[in-house]
Amino acid sequence: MRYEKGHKDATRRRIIDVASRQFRQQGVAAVGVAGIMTEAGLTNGAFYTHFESKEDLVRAVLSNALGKREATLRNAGDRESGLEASIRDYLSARHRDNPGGGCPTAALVAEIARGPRATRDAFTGRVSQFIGLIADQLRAGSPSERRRNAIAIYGIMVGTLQLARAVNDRQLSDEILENGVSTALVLANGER
Amino acid sequence: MRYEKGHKDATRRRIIDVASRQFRQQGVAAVGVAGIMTEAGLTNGAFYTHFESKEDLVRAVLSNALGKREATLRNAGDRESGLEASIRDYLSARHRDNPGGGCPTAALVAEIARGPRATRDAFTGRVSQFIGLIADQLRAGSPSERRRNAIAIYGIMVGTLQLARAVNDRQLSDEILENGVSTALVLANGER
DNA sequence: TGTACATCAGTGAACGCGCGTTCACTGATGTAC
DNA sequence: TGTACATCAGTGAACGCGCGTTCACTGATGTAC
Repeated sequence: MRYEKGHKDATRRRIIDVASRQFRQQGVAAVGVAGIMTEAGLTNGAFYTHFESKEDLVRAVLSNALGKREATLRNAGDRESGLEASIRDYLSARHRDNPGGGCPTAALVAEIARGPRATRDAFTGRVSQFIGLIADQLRAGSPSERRRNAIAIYGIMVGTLQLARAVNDRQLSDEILENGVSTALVLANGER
Repeated sequence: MRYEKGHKDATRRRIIDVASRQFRQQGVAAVGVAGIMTEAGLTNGAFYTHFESKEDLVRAVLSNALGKREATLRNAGDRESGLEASIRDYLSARHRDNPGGGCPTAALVAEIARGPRATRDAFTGRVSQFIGLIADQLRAGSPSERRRNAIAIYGIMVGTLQLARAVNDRQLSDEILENGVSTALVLANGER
């Protein structure tokens, strides 16, 4: 069978979407190519029409997912108090309970750190951009203070979200999120 | 062959030590039982004389490694400005470059979040203790402010260490660590 | 004191299984003549 | 307009491999008599 124009791209995007969710939910190492393809409605063999290897897919997924996050953050920056909304949304129960559709950094940072150079290179560029975007949205302080606070906010977001997800006690988990929000907002607004 | 008293305990401890390092370096999912046993100087089969399953080993490793971290933090609390030293040590280049001997939370938190109930239960208790220990070492603020800052400090430590590890640019990585330290110290000392 | 048996940490081969990857093949459509 | 061939996304079986786990067996030492 021959397919209409754009069919292959659509399939590729479908594979990336499925993998993106599965990777964030279960981790890259725990997800198999066969399972991704089945959920995408295809058989094993077609995978290699779209990607050179599983690691190639990992790079495509990361680039895609980090790009989306960046766009979201960039758009938020155009609105009044966009950063505050971003922080509240990031450290929300909804985000905590939906890792499959959430931040790829929080879900995969440890696996990225262990990954091959190409994957880490791509991630490094995005981290720089995130830090820059957060810093641009800060109100007070010298450029170096804003950058310092941007890095701390990013760290709080990733760290507390992960802790809130790992902890098996709803009350403690909620408390971690709430306190993460308060502190991040203090750093963001330059208040105390 | 029969072995001297304490031999089996020593073997068990050796397996835990080897696994502890391998898990933190490569992640639980990427490490196999056979590889652990080989490095411990044994063959596959002996594993099940010591543990019921791989997941049983994971729990033992976590409990052991988190216990050690807690003892370190507790001892630091007995010294003057112990928390400051703990933060500097945690967000140091040495810790970043030695995940195998470092904080199990930073290395495994995402895998713990995806793990079975028993594993998450054990982790949850430790997180509570860590937060309490940090809060006890803070100087300023009401109890609830100290707890809020303790959670934020824990989040910054775990989050920025992981970012510093994943990033493939030494300068950016160092900057993340340094800024993580500054901000954590501000939160710890109640200065601004 | 000598002998027979029990103990048990560890051996190493084997189990079924799913992994990432390869490849000969299919078949609907596009293109050439 | 009709026919022959090229294209190529997708199929599905198979590859070698390592996984977690099981199990019959080993053999040095302890214990019983």
